[in-house]
Amino acid sequence: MPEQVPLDFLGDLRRTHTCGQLRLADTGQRVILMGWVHRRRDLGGVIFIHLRDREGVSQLVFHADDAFAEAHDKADLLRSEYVIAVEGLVKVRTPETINPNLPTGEVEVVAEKVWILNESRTPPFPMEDNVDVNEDARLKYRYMDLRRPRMQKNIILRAKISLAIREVLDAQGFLEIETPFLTKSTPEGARDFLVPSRMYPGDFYALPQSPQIFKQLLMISGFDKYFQIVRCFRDEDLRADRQYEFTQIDREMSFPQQETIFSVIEPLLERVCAVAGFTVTAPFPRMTYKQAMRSYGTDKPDLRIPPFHCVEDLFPEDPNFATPGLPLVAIVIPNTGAPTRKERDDLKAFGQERGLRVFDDAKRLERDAPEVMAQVRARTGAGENDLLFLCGWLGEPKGHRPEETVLLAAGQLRLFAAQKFNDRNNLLNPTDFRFAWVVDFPMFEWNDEAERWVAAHHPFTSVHDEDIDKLTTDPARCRAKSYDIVLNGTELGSGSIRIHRRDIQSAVFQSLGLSTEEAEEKFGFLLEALEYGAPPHGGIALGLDRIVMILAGEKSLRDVIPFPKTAKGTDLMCDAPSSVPDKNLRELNIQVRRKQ
RNA sequence: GGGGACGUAGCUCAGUUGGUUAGAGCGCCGGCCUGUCACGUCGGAGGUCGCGGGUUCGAGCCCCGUCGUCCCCGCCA
Repeated sequence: MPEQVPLDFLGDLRRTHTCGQLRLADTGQRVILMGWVHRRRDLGGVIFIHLRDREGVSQLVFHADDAFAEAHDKADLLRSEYVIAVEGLVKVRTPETINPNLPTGEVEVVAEKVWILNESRTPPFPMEDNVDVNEDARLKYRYMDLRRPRMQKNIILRAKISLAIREVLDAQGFLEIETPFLTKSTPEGARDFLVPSRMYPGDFYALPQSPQIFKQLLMISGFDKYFQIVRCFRDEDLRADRQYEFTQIDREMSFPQQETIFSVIEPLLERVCAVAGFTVTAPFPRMTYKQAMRSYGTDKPDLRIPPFHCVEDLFPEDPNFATPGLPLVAIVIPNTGAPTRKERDDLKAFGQERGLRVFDDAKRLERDAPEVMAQVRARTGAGENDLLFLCGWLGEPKGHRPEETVLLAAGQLRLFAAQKFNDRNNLLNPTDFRFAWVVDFPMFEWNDEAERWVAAHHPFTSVHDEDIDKLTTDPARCRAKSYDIVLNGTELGSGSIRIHRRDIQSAVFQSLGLSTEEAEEKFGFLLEALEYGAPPHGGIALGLDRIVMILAGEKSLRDVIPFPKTAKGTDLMCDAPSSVPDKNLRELNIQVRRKQ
């Protein structure tokens, strides 16, 4: 930077307009703008400055030969990202100097006086969007990255969505109520972030994985309709769509049916999409977990891709295609044209890695068994230009729900195939928003590590009325009153009708393998609260970050969170986590065992 | 915990079979320029090739280790 830049004080100076505001109608006005020097074009006798704030860019002109030569001399010192204030008159540009790329491009500000409020080091990377900067540089200088148009747009969209959510829920009579961040560690589910207690040596608070129990207690307290836009914490490995801390739109209400919950969320999502400039129309399709598995091989179906079809009944007792009793799946990807040899080999290899035998040669199948394949085509609706292939399980049945193991593998293959041919048919168009409700999830999932059934959703979820006797007799087939809202293959949120009776809650704890003593120690306060007139209640929590990510067209949560962590959980800007002085550890009665 | 990709100037990248003084564009610094808007033009500075070790007459390039970033699996009630 040039040496000896004299800096000015802000004093009583007041900004009259933002940099994105000035139009033809403002011609002749005396204005004061403040912002960052986006670009400087020094032509000798005249200097042009593009001044930027979050509202936009305005062009300033400094002439050397007018009455304001002093301002021109000062503009000579300006460099990228200097912070300045400027006073001048709005002037119409001559037709040949209009900039059609700027909303303010029909006018410019003829500068009469300029204040240099702060200088800036040369930015570590360009402020334009057209350069893809490495993410570690962006994260180290996050405050600079956030100045760039892409991040400005995303963070502004996020704020608008948050506001719209509050408006929609307020209009429906929901109250925003805060719940504690320092709370009690829960034994099931994700790993907790722990906070040592200074007052009680050896004891820990936990940061909430969700405000689940507190919002249920608020229902018992009579707050009827609750919501909160709230940070939640989970100490599990991060991904492009998972951060340690993330924001939930948490909702709970008393006396609901499942459809009551949906009828609040659907208009909310319609409004949120509208804020982002997209139209979606409720009601969204509903399907059971079982249907989702049989048609998509996943509990978060991407409805932009057509469902697959189980066709084992058309190949009766033919062990060449699939182990008897397990599904044989016909997958169709529309408008692919003929696949290349390599594409077919890739599909085969992908399936094989997951235990599937892939029958990729539809022509050969049709030659060998024309009648059967005609039926397959009829069932799947596969046309001439579509990719059609079969896949089946040839090994021993695997897992506690073997048919599900096969369907899950087929579901992954279906997604893989869709992605592979996306450049031909643009099936996965990111602005084609297809919501779906998935309902009637299983109550339990088998956990290999713990060697027992664990709650698929969480242990406060109601059992389906008809399945209540299966709680102990047939946990694998026990359905829950729980539901997910899914968008284009991403789980946006999940919820359930909760247990509001103590006897049922105790029974569920029991089938999860919690002894009466353990249940009492971990959840005694909840069990007790259920004895004081707990109303039937239920709710849902939506991932705000994921919603903003999809609507902003981003592929990573980090691009819609102002200050995110890296995939290894570090903060490159402030260098967290970091060690703390021994004094602090002593105060907390903590001794650290260092890795060798 | 496992698998994969990457790391060269401030940024984005190139760098041939291991061979002279490691290059380009943008940015940065200085000069010139009165209608530019990715201004133009002339000149200049800028490198521990992530780090450590090894092989070699010689390493940005090969080998081993390590650190960092990204993606995926496990995990995420």
